[in-house]
Amino acid sequence: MANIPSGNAIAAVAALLGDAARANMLSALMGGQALTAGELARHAGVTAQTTSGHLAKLADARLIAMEKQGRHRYYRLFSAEIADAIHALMAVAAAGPNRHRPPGPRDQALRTARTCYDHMAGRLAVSLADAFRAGGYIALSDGAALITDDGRCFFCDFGIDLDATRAGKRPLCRTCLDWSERRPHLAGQFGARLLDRLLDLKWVVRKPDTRALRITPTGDAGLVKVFGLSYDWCVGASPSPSPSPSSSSWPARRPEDQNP
Amino acid sequence: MANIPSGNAIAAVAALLGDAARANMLSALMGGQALTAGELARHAGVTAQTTSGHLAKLADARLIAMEKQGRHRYYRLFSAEIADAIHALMAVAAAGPNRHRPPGPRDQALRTARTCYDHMAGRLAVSLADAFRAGGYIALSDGAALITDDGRCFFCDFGIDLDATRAGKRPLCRTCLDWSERRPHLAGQFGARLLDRLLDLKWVVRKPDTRALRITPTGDAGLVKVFGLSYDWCVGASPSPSPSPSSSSWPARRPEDQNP
DNA sequence: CGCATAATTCGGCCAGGATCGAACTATATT
DNA sequence: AATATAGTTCGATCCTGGCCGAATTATGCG
Repeated sequence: MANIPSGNAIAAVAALLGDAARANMLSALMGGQALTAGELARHAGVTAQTTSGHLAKLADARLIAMEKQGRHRYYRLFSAEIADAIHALMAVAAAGPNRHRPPGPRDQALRTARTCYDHMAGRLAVSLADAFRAGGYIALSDGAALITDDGRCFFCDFGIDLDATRAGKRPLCRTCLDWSERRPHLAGQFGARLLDRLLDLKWVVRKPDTRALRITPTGDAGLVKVFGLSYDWCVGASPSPSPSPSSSSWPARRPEDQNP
Repeated sequence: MANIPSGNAIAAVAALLGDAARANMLSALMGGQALTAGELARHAGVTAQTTSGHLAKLADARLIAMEKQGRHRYYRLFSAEIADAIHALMAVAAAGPNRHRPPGPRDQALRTARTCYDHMAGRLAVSLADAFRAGGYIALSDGAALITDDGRCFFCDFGIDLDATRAGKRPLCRTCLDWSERRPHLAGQFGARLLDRLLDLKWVVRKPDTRALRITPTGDAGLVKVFGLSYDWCVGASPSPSPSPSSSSWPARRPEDQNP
């Protein structure tokens, strides 16, 4: 009888995540962008009425936050803690008995670079973590991450003032082990600021309707020049220097991308 | 439609945690000890038949593992990832709108020192983290933790050989923000080894039927002498040097323990 | 061997909750 | 004002899944 209250509290939250429709909505929100009720309905595959009910419940429990804008209502995850919890559940699900199926071609873009709530994940993120470590800007050891004094200067020069971000109880820099790469990348406040900065610089841009990120030609050059990223991070991605059309979508896949 | 599979996978896991009976069982297992089906039934407040069904589901999904021993079946959490996920949900639940009620007197022992799956939590754990930091054995920065070279030597002398533990993908040392103290304590492989060592030395012992830990007189002395722990960590705990009866339970509470 | 205890399986009961159709409110567009 | 779109509320339906009673299978003890 000892832990009943804490167990019930867990159950209340988990039950909200335990419905397929709601889980898919939250999963979509893990991209970090606020989405409208309609978009979430499409993600979940249910009607608008049903979605409305779900969103009300999620908002009531403070799992998501809502902001009205015109006739749209934008929903986003309520906090980084929520994202953490969802992330932990994804890790459990991926390790479960019904193994995460091999990645379809659709997933290639996601594996290359994507957002994970407010920071980056995928090959790009892992390679950046490696590069920062090699450059002596961060100390990485078994899941722990510290930004060195050198790193503090370096990132400040790059446009990320970490001293300004220090406030608040959220970890400055922590690692995040992802389902695609099995190696850690950078999360926490630093991870969030880094993504912001790369988006500002337009080194990466969000692909519409996905969590995937596209690395722009500028970004490609910048990553190599400023961070010393070698090209091998983009194995399986699209390294082709083909004159990219300025339209928002790139070729869905290329033949040689097929292998796992 | 993009994230449907991952959403469904999350939902499957979360649905298992989303039942009060199962959540209470798992919550009980967060103490780190394996429990029998009967004990879990009592924790959950349901009959044995119902419990059996729940345990089968949890085992099927690899959230728990079972080991037969005579006519008992001992259940434990399947992995540290599961514990992480439950922990993350606890954090969300604690931050939720139905605020975590003020701690009853029962909780005082838990707040002082308890297990959190395989490591320690509560005031003791937070104070240890502080002491290690002050001693230069670990570097703590905003949720990240690194063991220094000094620390490696020190802990080796204390009986924790970290080089032997390095293998495996589990983080060596990470922090864990708990619901009671709002400050980080040490988890990961190091956290687990530390708890093991303190139990070996009998500096702390498990209190039966709870996640609470009791600090023995030996432990009290050792913590002060070896780790330089000051007495202020036990505010609200039972610092009384009363000749402790050798029986398993100590006085349930003392009047001055009442304040939050 | 007989008895008690631990745990499971089976079957039936019942409630909570997910879903959608239809009607309604609010905002934007023309 | 009329129309279209975003979103919500209400009511009815339906089904999954938790729960227990009863019976069954193991294991330990005298």
